[in-house]
Parts: sequence; C-alpha cells; structure tokens
Amino acid sequence: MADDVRQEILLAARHLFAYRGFGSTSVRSVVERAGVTKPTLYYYFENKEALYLECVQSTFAELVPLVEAALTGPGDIRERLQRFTHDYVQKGLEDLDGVRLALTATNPGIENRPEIDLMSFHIKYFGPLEALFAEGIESGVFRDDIDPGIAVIGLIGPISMHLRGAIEGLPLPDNYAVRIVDIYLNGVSPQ
Amino acid sequence: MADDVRQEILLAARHLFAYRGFGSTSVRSVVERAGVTKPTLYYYFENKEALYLECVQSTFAELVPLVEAALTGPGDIRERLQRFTHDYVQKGLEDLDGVRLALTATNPGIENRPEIDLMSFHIKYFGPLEALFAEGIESGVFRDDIDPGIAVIGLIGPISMHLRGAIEGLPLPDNYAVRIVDIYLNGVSPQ
Amino acid sequence: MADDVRQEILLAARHLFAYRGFGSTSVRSVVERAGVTKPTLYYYFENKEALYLECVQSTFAELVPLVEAALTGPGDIRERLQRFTHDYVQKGLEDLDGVRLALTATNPGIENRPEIDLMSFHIKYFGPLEALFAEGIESGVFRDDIDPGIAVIGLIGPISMHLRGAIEGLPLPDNYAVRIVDIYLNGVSPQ
Amino acid sequence: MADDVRQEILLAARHLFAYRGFGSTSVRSVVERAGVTKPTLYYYFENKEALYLECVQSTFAELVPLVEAALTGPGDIRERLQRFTHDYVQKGLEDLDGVRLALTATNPGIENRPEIDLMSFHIKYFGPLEALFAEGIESGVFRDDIDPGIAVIGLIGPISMHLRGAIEGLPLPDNYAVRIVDIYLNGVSPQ
DNA sequence: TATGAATGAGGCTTCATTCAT
DNA sequence: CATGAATGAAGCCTCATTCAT
Repeated sequence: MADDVRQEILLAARHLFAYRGFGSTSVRSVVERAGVTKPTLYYYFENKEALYLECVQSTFAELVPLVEAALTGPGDIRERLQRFTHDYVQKGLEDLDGVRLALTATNPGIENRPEIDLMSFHIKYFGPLEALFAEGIESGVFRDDIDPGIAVIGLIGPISMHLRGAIEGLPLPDNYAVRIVDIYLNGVSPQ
Repeated sequence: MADDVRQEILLAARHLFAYRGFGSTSVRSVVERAGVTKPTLYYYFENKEALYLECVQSTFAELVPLVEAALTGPGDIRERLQRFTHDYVQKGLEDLDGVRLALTATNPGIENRPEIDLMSFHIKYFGPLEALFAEGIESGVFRDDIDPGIAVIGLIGPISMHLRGAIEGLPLPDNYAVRIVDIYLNGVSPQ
Repeated sequence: MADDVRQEILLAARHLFAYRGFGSTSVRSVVERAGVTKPTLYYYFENKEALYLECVQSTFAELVPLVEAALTGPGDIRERLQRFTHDYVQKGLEDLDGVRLALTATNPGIENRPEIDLMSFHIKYFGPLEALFAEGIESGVFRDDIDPGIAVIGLIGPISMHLRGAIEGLPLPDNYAVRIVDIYLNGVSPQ
Repeated sequence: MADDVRQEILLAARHLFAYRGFGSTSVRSVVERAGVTKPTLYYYFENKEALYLECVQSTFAELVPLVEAALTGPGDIRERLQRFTHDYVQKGLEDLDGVRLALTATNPGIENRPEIDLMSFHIKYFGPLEALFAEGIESGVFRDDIDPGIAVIGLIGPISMHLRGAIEGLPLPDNYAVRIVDIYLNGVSPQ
C-alpha cells in the first residue's frame, strides 16, 4: 500500500526528470503527476535531490544485470556482442524514459544537478565489457594492438548514438545488432 | 563598444548554459558574470530563450566549416578521416564550454529548453561526412554493404564519447585519431 | 508508564521552548527529542499551545513555594531578603531552562505565543514580597516614603538582570546575595 | 524615493519583530504591512535575517547617544542619573516598539533568531554608565566598596523592569526618575 | 544606451494537525 | 495507547521580465 505511493512518486519523477532534467522539473509537477500532495513526497524522500538520485540509481541498477547476462551467457564472442547490443538497445526502446534519464544524468556537469557517482557506475557497467575484450584479445579473437578502453568506446559509442536517434524517432536499421557488431569487428574497409 | 557588451553577455551565457543547462541558468547569474544589468541584457536579447539559441547556434556554426575543411581537404580517405577526427577533438579540447553546450543542447528533449533545429544542423553537419562515405563506397575504399547512416554513427559515436570522457578529465590515448580511425576502418578482429 | 511518556514530552518541550521560543519550536523537534511520534504527543496534549502553557505554568509553579519559603522563614528582614535572593538565583542556576522559559514567557506580547495569565502569577509571586515590604515599613526597617511597587522592582530588577547575565555565562560576584541586598538596603551613596 | 520604500519596510518589520519575535514574523506580514511585494523586500535586504539585524541595530544605535548625552551633561551625579533615568524611560515610552524589540533581542538565546553582538552593544551602552560610576567612586560620591558591574545592574535592572511594566500598561509612579534614583542612592533603609 | 526599482508567479520545504488502523 | 501516512496552508526565497527615467 504505502510502497505503492512511493513507487508512484518514483515513476512520475523518473518520467519528468527524464524529459525536463533536474533543474527544470518542479516538485509540484511531480506530485501532480503522481497524484499525491507535496508533504507526502517529502514523507518518502528527503528532498528533490534524493528523489532524483534514487531515480537515476535505480535506472542504472537495472542495466547492470542486463549487461552481465548478455555478456557472460553462451555463444562465441561475436554472438555475445550481438546479444549484448540487441538486448541493450531493446531494453532502451522499452524504457525510453530510462534512456533519456541516463543520457541526461551522464551529461557532464550541468544542471545544478546532484553529483552522480559515475565512476562506480562505469566500473560496474563497463567492467564486464572490458573483461570480455581482455578475454577476446587473449584468445586471439581480437587484435592485440588495441587499447581495451578504446575498444569499449568503439562499441558503446555507436550503440548509444543509435539509441539517441531512436529516442528522436529515427528508425533503427533491420538487424541493427548484427550490422553494428559486424562493422565493429571487421571495420568499414573491404577485407 | 556596444557589440562588446553584447559579446560579453554571450560569452557569459555560453559558459553558464554549458555548465548548468538552460533551465538551471538564471538570467541574474548571466548578467552578474557579464558585469551588466538585467535591462541591458534585455536590450540586446529578446529573452532568455533567444539568448540561449544564439549561444547554441553560434557554437554549432563554428563546427560546420571545421568539418567541411577537414573532410574536403587533400589526402586519401583514411587521411581525411584522421584529420577530421583529430581536428574535431582538438577543437573540442580548446573549447570545452562549446562541447558541453553542444552535448546538452543535443540531448533529447529535456530541460524546458527551446527547440533546437537539430535536423538542419544534422544536415549541415553530417552531410559532408555522408558524402565522403558515398564517395568511399563508390571508389571501393569502403565496403558496399554498409548503410551510410550506420557508417556515420560508427565514427561519430566513438569520437563524441571520447570527447565526453575528455571533458570529465579522462586522458585521450596517444595518436587517438590514428587509432580510432584504424579500428573504424579495419575492425577489432585480426585480419 | 504512560505518565513517563507524558513527562518525557514535557521535558523535551520545556527545553526547546526555552531555547527557541514558542513560534520557533516545531512539534516535530519536540517529538524527536522526546523519542515519540506526533500522534502520541497529540494524545497527551490538545495542541502545541496547551503543551506550551503546561510547560510555563509548571515552571512558575515551582517558583511560588520557593519565594514563600524564603521570605516567610526565620531571621530578620535583611536575612530573609538575602535568603530569598540567594535561593532564587540558586534555583535559577540549577534550572537554566526554566529561567530561559520564564524570561521568554514573561517577555511582553511577542511570539504569537499563547497568552500567559501573568497577572495571577504576579500576585502569587510578588505577593509575599510586597507583604514583606509592608511589614518592614510598619516595623520601621524600611523607609515609609517608598512606594511598595517601586520597592519590589528595586530588588527584583537587579536580581533578574543578574540571572540573565548568568545565563549568558557571566560570572556572579562572590556573595552576590549579600552584596545585592546591601546595595538595596543602603544605597550606593556612602552613609 | 527609493529610500522611502526601504524605510517603510524597516518600520513595518520593526513593529512586527517587536510584537511577534523573529521566528513568528513572516516576511509576508512585513511586506503586507509595508505595502510592497516580496521581491521588493529582497531587493533592499539580503534576507529576513539581515532585515532583523538592521532593525535591532538601528534601535540600539538610537540609544547610545541618548545614554551618552544624559550622563555626560551638566549637573552633579545625582542629577545626571536622574536625567539618564528619565530620558531613558521617556524615550522608551515614545518608542514602545523599540523597547519590545530590545527586550526580545536581548533575551538569551531563543527563537532561532540571528546572533546579536550583545557584547559590543553592552560596551557602548553600559560603558558611559560604568565610567560615571568610576568617577563617582573616585570623587567620594559613591561608596568605594561596590563592584562597578553590580552598581550598573542595580540601576539598569529596576529601570528596565519599570519599562517592561509600562509596556504592559502599568502606570509609572509620579517622579519616577527621582524616586528610583533616590532608592538607588540611599537604599530602602532609613538613614 | 543603460539602469534602479519593481512585480506576479512560482521555486523547494516545513508547518501543525489528523485519520485509519 | 500508539503509529504510519497523509494534508492544506504557509514558510522563505528567486524566477524571468518590465517600466519609468
């Protein structure tokens, strides 16, 4: 019962923070969307900042197991990268609020917004990915002259840009996971 | 004289919009930083929104010739991509405010902020890049089974992610332009 | 058991009312200090005002017997005045919260605070003192050309000012009771 | 013009702070009484606290020259004390708001109210009085076995208590200055 | 050109209090 | 007896904007 109210507030806040950012989301708009009064919001959350942080952290928290599951599952590395790409984008498409929120929250240093502990997020988030690359280099599936950091960004960068496009309504190509990973693995030059 | 004042206001606003976003930047903070009074600001700019738009558009305007110059200059395609990558990142490092502002302004739909005409920007901005890819495919330098949209994102995605990292203080790898383009062209798999 | 809770609330409230006044003491701060919940407080007290009144009245109630005991005890008038002065100040030093509360509560008309029935308090409080003066005048120990009201204030005024000083940490002079009463009886001029 | 508005706000605030204290006086009530809007108040004063401090300090500032004038003027010490007593009380009767405000502001440590620098006030305020006593002791007009601190309180205490009575509507005795100083100088015992 | 002064609206937060359990 | 949860009203303060000068 009571936790329903809390959840309702979180959902409303998540949506609004995602669409308007921290500084431009008023507490009033949150409580109106959630159908509660302001003191009720303050009963469950210390202040607007704490509410924001919980929204962001819960959003990120949902991503971590996804990454891990996709990357540590069965299949060879190409298959795992494809599954990761697909699941990650799919999850984003099913939760556009979450993507928007993540994009805003990881935008550097703006908005008067509370500090997000991005570093620990990066570790949890990119950790398994970097591990996969290390594994791939060792087993000869990846070139051994590539910095793992660069390697991660080479995949995450395009994926996140595709997601941004999807948010703005651009269509994803068919078989996007296969194609993105294909370019990633083999490059744009003919072999 | 008068244009100096205008310029001063623009500079102050650009910095603050870049660091705090549109909704969280107060007109007061802008005029204080610019050393003018509020009516003076409103003499030069219709309102906060117009001021923001001018900041963003002038920032983007600076980028367009850069892209064009880098891509249409001398050299083969690999060299031109490397030059583009290098110049783009370099320009960003020299104008971190501009990068922040661009990242915020192109973040999807947040912040109560005025609508940016992203589409026309995209055309000007990605146009030359897509043209280069078309040229490359035609001349056989690029694979012909790649969607040009995906191709652009495959390069822009990692570059913009590197820039975001740079803003947060992460070091760029040595020869980043060469290495990024190398992965982009040849993929992470051994040939 | 139950009265313990009530007493705990009263103690907490007394302290907070004493230090912050009526208007600036929140019910929340009282219940937190008392370790109870708000409905519990409202179970024992009708509202914040009733709680305040009980704090003040119980504080004053403690003073009345003290005054009477000191003034109606053994000894000549000088001794009784000294004992009164000493006991009164001593009691205050042992209950600084009470002194603060009394000072605040008798401060004229401020604070949105509930009306204190000061008049009846004055009668109980200054009554024995005025009686002592009447007795003193009759017996020739006091001058007969002095208004009793002025006489009372001549003693209470300095005592209460000393107490205020003590609250703020100023040291009391040695033998303060003797010295204050001495001035009071004989004046500051040489005889 | 503009300073008139500022003055109006100060007057309104002074009255309300005097009658209700700091914590129980709302900014809204001040601006309504002053006939201005809230942003106007904040244009002239940094915040509620600064407004309060200016009220209190200006009130005290008015007292200092009064004390000095009364004590350093012509006449022997008795006459000067009488003049001081009379002028001080008279001034209070003409500015009951000021008296209330001073009483509240010097009430120890309550009300969440801003810290008043009482020490420097005490020095300015009681300084001339203590000097007079020192002078009086040296010239043999006062007993030399009296601590000057106690001596000051012996006079100020009753005066301030009389003022408190006056605020609550109690009548002052005829010739109060003469009578108070008389007791003060000669004591309540017959010579 | 430039400004001191002003404002309606709204920002976040806390108040004293109560109801159903 | 006691509480978790809720609320209308009000708290202080700042917002973007404007007008007379």
